[in-house]
Amino acid sequence: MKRLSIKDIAQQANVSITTVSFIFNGKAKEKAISAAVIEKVEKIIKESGYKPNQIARSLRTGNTKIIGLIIEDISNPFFASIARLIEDKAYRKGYKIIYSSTENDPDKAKDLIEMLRSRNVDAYIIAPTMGITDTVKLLLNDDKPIIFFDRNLPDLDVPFVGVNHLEASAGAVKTFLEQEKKNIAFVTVDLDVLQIEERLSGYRNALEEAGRDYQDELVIKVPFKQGEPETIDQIKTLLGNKNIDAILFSTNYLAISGLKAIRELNIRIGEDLSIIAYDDRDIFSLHTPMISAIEQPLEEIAENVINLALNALSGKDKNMNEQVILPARLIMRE
Amino acid sequence: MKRLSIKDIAQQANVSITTVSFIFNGKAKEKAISAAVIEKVEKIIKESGYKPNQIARSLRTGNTKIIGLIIEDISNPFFASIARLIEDKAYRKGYKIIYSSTENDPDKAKDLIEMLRSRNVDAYIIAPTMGITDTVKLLLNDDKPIIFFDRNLPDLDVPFVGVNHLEASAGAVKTFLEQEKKNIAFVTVDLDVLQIEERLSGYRNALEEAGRDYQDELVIKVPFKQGEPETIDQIKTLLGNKNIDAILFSTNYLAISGLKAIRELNIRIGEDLSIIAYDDRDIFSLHTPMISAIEQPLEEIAENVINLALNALSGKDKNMNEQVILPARLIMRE
DNA sequence: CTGAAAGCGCTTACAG
DNA sequence: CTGAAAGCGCTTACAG
Repeated sequence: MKRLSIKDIAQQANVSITTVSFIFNGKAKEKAISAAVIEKVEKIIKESGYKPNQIARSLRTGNTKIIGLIIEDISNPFFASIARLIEDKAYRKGYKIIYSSTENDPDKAKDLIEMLRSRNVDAYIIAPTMGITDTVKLLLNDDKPIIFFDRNLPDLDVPFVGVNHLEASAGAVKTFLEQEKKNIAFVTVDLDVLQIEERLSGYRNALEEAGRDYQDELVIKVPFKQGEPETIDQIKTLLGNKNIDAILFSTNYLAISGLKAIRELNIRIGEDLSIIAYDDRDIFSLHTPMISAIEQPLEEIAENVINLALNALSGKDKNMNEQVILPARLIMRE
Repeated sequence: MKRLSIKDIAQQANVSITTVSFIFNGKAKEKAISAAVIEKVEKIIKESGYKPNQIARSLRTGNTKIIGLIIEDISNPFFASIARLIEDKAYRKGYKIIYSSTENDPDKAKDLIEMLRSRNVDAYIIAPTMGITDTVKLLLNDDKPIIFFDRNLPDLDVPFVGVNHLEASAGAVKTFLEQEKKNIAFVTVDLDVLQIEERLSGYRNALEEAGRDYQDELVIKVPFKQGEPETIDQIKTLLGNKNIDAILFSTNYLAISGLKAIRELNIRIGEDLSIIAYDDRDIFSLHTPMISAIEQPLEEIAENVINLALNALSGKDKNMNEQVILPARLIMRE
């Protein structure tokens, strides 16, 4: 069945499509349409259930009331939670979200940006991967708001919302040092993204500040694309090599793989080994014993991101370049 | 900066926009465009980075290469995993996903459907809430593919992919009965959706088959909108009332709240109490002791959903009304 | 107070 | 082998 168009409504009401458009868009008063006509047309609109074709409207007006959201992986709870919060806040302002996962593949990321661009989204919210700097530079020419979050691209002047990972990760290591841990390991992922590098730098800085040597054997960088069994094996090898008595995990899924490795090796957390995970999750507070964690302020991140986007969209903040760096929180559970 | 349009390319190449369109869309051969022109135009397209405006294209062709996905809540790992798998498979076929969460609010669901409709999505994948039957009926008039998953609306002839919850939940109860459990509780949510009701029916059936009475005091229905602390309290009250020695949880987040309640009450799982959770998650296998779970086949669900959608889109399967019911798997960890 | 017409950027049937 | 023109469904400046 054919969908109703503005022409159908105009015909039924015996008025022009101009009049229908004015009435539908609440400009009837402003355009001084007579009360009788307004009533007649509104009745027909209501009874017929007419909804304007947004595609046509977008083509004409140039905007879509859609915000594009590009993240690493929607099945990662960190991103899923943020996505949900952003969606929620956007929805209340009449914006919809198109999201897509890049899987840290720059080609897919470029592809997605192009897709969003060709669909005329009004704004972009991106957790950028490395290697898309040029694509984003071109995108900036469109004069549509772009907000980065979680990770940043250093060469670009784009508003950014992130977390102070340097401090968070150094704080975790300091806690280990206070507990007089001897061999503090760091398990991270081999991604060249800023926020992951900062977590490593924080680890390193805290050790060096305490006069400890940074030891390569205590740090592993797990390949991003690797399956979980391989990761577990890698962590088991790490734990076998040295007398490790503390581990900081740089992501939540690495911590989970770590817990599986530890369980397989029958190591007792708390006695033989202390661990701190990145990104708090139920799993850590329900674990026996409970696992300490660095919690990123999801709600605040989402709030800041969407506010920056909406402000830019409403034109309040055209030439902004805000860098919002939020503190993480270390939750000790020992 | 203005985006390049087909007109710009045509001007630069000194040809008509028709020619550019044919070449861009790979119809050059078919339309017998000369090799020289093809080369010239392709060069300009490449150098300029021209991408057609999909909004205009959609208005003209009527399709968008976008599939709308409506779920309950993207931050629920069950939906996030499915969404990711669907996105992945759709992407490979050139389709994008617009997703939105209904929070089980029929009004929001209707709103979202209307939004997707007015944006001309090519197909709808919906985990329906109750109360949207009429909206979906209207939607069926558009002759665009609609696929339901996870839950179904009984009055509608719509292809559906789901899990046999009746059997899964009865199987869990039977396992408890074999373990000679005396008071088997069931913790569920107060949603009027089919798959939740089936979980309750499965519980009830298995008990009755074994000649046991169904006892109201052993079943709680937690309000969907309720905060977690209240849910934990409710479960604590349940556990205080009766000599409950087994609990089946009808969703993963209820099981997590349950674990928190159990922990607060210092009840020992395994000795005093056995539990089975719905939807397997890392948290259950890493818990001490490990928690048994009913695992839904996420990959298969996503696979079936996207295949139904793509088949319908490619016109292979116009008048289909397939009901795919997949078995869940009980993973015992005791 | 209301409408005819241009135009958003494409695709495609038709003409030559 | 190539192009002029219609039309997708809207919005809006302009005319009356």
